[in-house]
Amino acid sequence: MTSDTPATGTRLNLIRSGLRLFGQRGYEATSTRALAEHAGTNVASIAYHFGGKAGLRLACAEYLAGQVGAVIMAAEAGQVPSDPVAAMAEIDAAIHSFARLLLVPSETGDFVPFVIRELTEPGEIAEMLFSQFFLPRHSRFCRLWSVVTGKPAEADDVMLTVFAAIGQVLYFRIARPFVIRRMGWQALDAAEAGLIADTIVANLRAIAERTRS
Amino acid sequence: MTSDTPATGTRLNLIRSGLRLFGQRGYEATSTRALAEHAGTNVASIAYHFGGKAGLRLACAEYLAGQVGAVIMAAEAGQVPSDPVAAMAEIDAAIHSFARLLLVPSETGDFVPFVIRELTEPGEIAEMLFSQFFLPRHSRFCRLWSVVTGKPAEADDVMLTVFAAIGQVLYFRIARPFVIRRMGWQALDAAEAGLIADTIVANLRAIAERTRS
DNA sequence: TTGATTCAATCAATCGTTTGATTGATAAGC
DNA sequence: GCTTATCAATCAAACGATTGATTGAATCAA
Repeated sequence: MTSDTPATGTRLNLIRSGLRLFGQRGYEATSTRALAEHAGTNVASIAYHFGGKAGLRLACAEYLAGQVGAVIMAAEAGQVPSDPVAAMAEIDAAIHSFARLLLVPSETGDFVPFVIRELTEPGEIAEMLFSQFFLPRHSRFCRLWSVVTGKPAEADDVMLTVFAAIGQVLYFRIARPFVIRRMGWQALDAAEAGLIADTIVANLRAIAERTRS
Repeated sequence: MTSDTPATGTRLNLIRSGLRLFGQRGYEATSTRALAEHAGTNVASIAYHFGGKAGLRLACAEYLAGQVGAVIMAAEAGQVPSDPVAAMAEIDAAIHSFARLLLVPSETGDFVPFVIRELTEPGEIAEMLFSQFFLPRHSRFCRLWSVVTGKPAEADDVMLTVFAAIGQVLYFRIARPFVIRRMGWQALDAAEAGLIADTIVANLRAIAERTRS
């Protein structure tokens, strides 16, 4: 079975175990035996299907890209609206769905911890994730923000502001346990994620209004 | 030599090696032999001085806290200004110095990668770093932002906005290589860090003005 | 029978840790 | 003044355990 055939059976189990365990413990701290046991198979299956531990790591990233990619592409397929209100509405919706995706547990299985870990250390996989997911969104956000503010999409402060806006959500994910405690929340579910997204969007609207005037 | 005596000689070399190697490769991926070789000593020294690899990790965090702590405390010793302009000026300066600290290499030795790694995975050390460094800053920022906007410092959207503001800088650190490429920069030095801080501060000012009015 | 897949068993290598000897400096005994 | 005892510190060497990878037989469906 080559790497582009759909993952089924043992192969799929190993990928799912990889996403979970690599995400929870980190790549180095996860042993092939732990992976095999979690997947309910033998250690040798990892070498058989993926060539080794590193191959499984890459397969996890490819699987993730395949699963998430379609959804993202669909959401961003349309033309960038030329109406500032519509553009801001798309930003609003995107921030909210992004916040739910990152902040609410079990909304997306085990994807997020795996992605966070890979993003925080440079490597082949971080490269792929960024160029495939983050940069396209960044590009579209810049064009949306350009419509909202009237500034050119390639302006430095536009690109940096969009970076910052995306980054805020990612940061709330990293600081999750501390945000929960500081805010006095019991958990961080859809309601709290919505509150965070509301704040970010409200601030973005304030920046936009101030920029336009 | 107990854990509260100042680190000198081999002990200090090991801590510095720990900060660098743990930060570069991660805790799990760093072997005791690599640590000893980098410190120019024997593997047994780790167990002798710190009880083991985990002890060295903790000693690195304590050393870091001791070094950075004094500087931070000094910078935040004064009363929170009651004048909105002065409060905003302190936020401005803090964002700029925080951005330089995190984004410009060799500004603080090997502290930052170590901290980033520890923060992104829950544990005893992340707990200490957050409660000792991030929460105090967050608390002061909330009071400053309260003065600037006129809102109570304990309001949800104040605390969340401050979280987001601090988080933006941290995010630029994580996304550093990709920001550099996307922005078409050759490097990320003091000038670029200043540009990033300028954008963040400008947006904060916009939010503040819009909130006040 | 054939080819794909999984298995228990084993490989050499590396892991963190421990051991016992050795070093050099300091202080006491005579 | 010379020896001896004591101490923290460092060393090479080895410990058992675990690592990722490999082997060859067993299993299963076609």
